[in-house]
Amino acid sequence: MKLSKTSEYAIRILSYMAKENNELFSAKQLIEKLGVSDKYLRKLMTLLSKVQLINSKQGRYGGYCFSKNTKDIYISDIINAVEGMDKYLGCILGFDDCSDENPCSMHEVWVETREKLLKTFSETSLYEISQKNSLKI
Amino acid sequence: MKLSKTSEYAIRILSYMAKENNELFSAKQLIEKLGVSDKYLRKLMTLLSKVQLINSKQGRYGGYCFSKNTKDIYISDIINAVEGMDKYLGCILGFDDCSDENPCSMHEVWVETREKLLKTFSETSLYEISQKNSLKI
DNA sequence: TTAAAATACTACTTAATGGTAGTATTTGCA
DNA sequence: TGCAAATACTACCATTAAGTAGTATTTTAA
Ligand code: SF4
Ligand code: SF4
Repeated sequence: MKLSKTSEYAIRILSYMAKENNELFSAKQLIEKLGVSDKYLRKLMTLLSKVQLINSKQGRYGGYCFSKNTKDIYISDIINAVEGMDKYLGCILGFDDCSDENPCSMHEVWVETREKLLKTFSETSLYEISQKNSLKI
Repeated sequence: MKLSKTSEYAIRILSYMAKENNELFSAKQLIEKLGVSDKYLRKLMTLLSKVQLINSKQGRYGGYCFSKNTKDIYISDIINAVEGMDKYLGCILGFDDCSDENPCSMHEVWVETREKLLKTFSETSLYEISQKNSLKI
């Protein structure tokens, strides 16, 4: 399993924010703590604010903050915001016109794993993650 | 979950071969049946023969055949042959220097899913796949 | 021994992702 | 009002993955 860098960064940034639980985060702050370049982080934050996962405020004393409770933000929401989950749920062989009714030889083997993956992403919230007693990020 | 096109193609080609169970397959034959371009398929087949999953024979009446029993070829072998499994087993956040002893906030959530994924890939053989009664490929 | 039919090799092109630079805009306070 | 400190936008550059073209090599049967 491999997410794109873009999704990796988005999850890192938001899970850091959820854990710290500040009122407001500046890009500068986030850049210092997480290993993401200035411009790339800002581009991402703009994306995330466009789908209303976070709010951004320009100007002096501006920055980013969550626009809803972290209990209501799921990993799948984050991935969807920056690149879409669809590509991770398709056929393992790269076809795009099959259904469960007409399975090929790989299908049965793949489906169970995929379900598990989807379940993890769509049921784990940022809040849950931020509650773990961890040492990194 | 998304494999690279390269892995997708490799799995498609080999699972087709396992199902048909011919002595020998020519590139031409495979290209006609599977939607992979001539040159790309040949490049892949050369890769697969270099790691001894298949044998290739040049010259008139040449072609490709399995070099071992399809019961002994696992999905993970195929992925390893063409691009490596490693990238699919790393950290979901893109870090590369963590261990299970010092988990970050995402770790616990991710590990179980990853185990399942790895298990599926490393325990499913081409033979198993070719035995399924399927309609595609 | 030569021609046909197959794979192998080398080098290039295209598309997608990841990353950077520079400028514009917004905001609030001295 | 004007400056400082923040984010937003536009346009470009770099790297990697995917795909293509053309030539070389191998094999064997006529
Ligand atoms: S039936 Fe096979 S080809 Fe179709 S979606 Fe399932 S795994 Fe993919
Ligand atoms: S602890 Fe966190 S950062 Fe480290 S490998 Fe696990 S998920 Fe990745």
